[in-house]
Amino acid sequence: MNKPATIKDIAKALQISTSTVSRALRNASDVSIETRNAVQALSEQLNYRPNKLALSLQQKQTHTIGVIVPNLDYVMSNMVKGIDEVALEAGYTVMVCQSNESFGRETINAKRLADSLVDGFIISVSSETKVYDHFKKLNAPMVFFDRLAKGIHAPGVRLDNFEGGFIATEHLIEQGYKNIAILAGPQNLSISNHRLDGYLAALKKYKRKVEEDNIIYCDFNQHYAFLATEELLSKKKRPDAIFTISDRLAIGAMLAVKEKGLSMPDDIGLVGFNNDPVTSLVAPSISSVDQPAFDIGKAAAKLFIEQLHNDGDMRDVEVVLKPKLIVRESSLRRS
Amino acid sequence: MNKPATIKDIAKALQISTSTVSRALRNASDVSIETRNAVQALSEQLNYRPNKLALSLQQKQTHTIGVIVPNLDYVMSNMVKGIDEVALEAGYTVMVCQSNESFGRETINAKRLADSLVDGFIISVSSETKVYDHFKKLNAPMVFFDRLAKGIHAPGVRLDNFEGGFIATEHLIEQGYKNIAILAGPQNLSISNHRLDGYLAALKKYKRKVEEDNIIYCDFNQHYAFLATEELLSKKKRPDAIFTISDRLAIGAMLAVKEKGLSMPDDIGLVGFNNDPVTSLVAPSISSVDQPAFDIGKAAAKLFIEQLHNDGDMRDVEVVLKPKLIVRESSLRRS
DNA sequence: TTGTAGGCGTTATCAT
DNA sequence: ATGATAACGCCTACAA
Repeated sequence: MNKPATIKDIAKALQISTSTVSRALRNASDVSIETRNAVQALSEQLNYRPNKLALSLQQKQTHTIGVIVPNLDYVMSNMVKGIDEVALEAGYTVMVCQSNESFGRETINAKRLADSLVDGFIISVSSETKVYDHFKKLNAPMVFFDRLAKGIHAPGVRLDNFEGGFIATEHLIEQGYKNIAILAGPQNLSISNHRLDGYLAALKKYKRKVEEDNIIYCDFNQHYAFLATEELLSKKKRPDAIFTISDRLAIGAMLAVKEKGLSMPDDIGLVGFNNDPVTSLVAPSISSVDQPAFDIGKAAAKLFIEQLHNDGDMRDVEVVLKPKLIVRESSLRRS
Repeated sequence: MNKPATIKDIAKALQISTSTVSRALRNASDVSIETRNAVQALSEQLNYRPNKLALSLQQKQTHTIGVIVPNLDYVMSNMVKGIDEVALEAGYTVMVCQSNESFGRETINAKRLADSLVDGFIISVSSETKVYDHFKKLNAPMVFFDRLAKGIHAPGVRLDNFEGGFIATEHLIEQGYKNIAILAGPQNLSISNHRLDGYLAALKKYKRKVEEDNIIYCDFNQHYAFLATEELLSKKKRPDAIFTISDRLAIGAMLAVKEKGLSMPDDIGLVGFNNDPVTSLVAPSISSVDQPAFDIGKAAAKLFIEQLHNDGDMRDVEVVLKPKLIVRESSLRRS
């Protein structure tokens, strides 16, 4: 109802100028104690709150960070929590937008936020995104996290996905699995490729042959994983273990294995990725590569704020955090 | 690098006044075709984008909605998606803040957003929140969803939680369970109480005695649910079915049942709430009350926008959507 | 059809 | 120690 009080109101009431009020409010240097007290008392009484819009307009910064994420699943929402934490601490507000894995949505979100609403961006790219011009156009500070934008010269925080793929595969090898397949993700995503590279490196280290048709690219979709696994299991030379680069894929794979009447971990071993809580709830529980999601978010926000305040060129900075394998029933042979 | 173009730049370049540019840009009434074309051409060339800050300052509205949610779990993130959808359509941007179920965070978030950043709020209250003064102080349009604020006279969208509690309990009764316990949520949350009321009503309808110690209030926390269930199962008069008002609680309960060596659904029946995907993945799969999360979000956003544009008093509007019971193995007796 | 002036709320600069 | 003025980018009377 009653409009928020402004500096003008206070000035008028106290018969002083707005500039004095402004100074008094900010405890600035040159203000008499009396006026300061008077101003602060009245401002409190009127419940004065500075208008951020006006401030931002004047200072050309909004103290707001635009965060664009492809979804808000378990891992992502933890990362966002990490961003939130650091941003809040540093006096920044966070605007979270979901692209729903859609390139179009991502573009719209970015444009909107760019219209003077945010000081910069913290972004994880959608799985549909193959070109990055819409980000370049933003012409604003940005940090990528989790899913980086290959073509863009900007700092990033990510998991060591290669390592993740490696330890998962190595573990399966050590458990005695001979013919290990992989459900990789979309080919344009670097996380997908890195995990695949880790898989390949592990095979190589242990001198295993790479079977081309043991490598299946599929979207982050449980149903596709189900179908892909069905196909894998009906090959003549059936794999005896599967590494999936996400837990959702792992669930799909597991359902296919069950339907086929095969037992896990005996007939088929399985390792997923993300350490989603669901992995410990299904039977058998699923081994998974854990990533420090919260810390990745925190690191991204820190990097962003650092970039904003530092003048140095940070475009080459890439923070890489380590994954950890959580071994559960799905890949643990009694042997 | 190069600062964004402003109306002034265009005006100067074209040797006309800013007001003319402003008009031309908006295809306003009185502008000669030539100038309009010239302006629009140049604005495109300069990649002109109106400064939303300036606009908001002037028009006293930001076209931004502040969304405050306790968390971003499966259900909530679907609700937010619904809000997003409608808001985007209507030309609004959404700022999502998580309170992490903390009263303090909720208050901070609300205050920050209120500082001229948003036109209003769409809120789901944290489980810690027992008083609502911090919302009243906002003095801005707001709509509550999912978890409503009892003390506040504002429109809301919610599930028919009573109905949800009722159908879950009735189903258990129909399956022949005799002694049905409930893991209710925090006592201050209306969703918790409504589901409990539905449970009580079902018992009453079928003339079952209500055992006071079959009613356990516990936080939305899997571990508490585990402990609570352990306690329930060690009573002399052990319950033979449990209705939990969230799936996370159901998981905790299930783990306790398994540890106790009891079988499900034979010894103990179980029904959860939310229809989280996890319920269909565990063994046995868990029956659960499904809520139309996406639609609830959409309805909330619609209500908000309506409220903003309508002058009518909508404070008494309460949209209530219906739940649906999804029956799975955990409560289906072969009998 | 176009231009001028004032204002949205704030701060920075320059006087006084 | 305080005030006046201009500016941030835009829009809307009102005037020409």
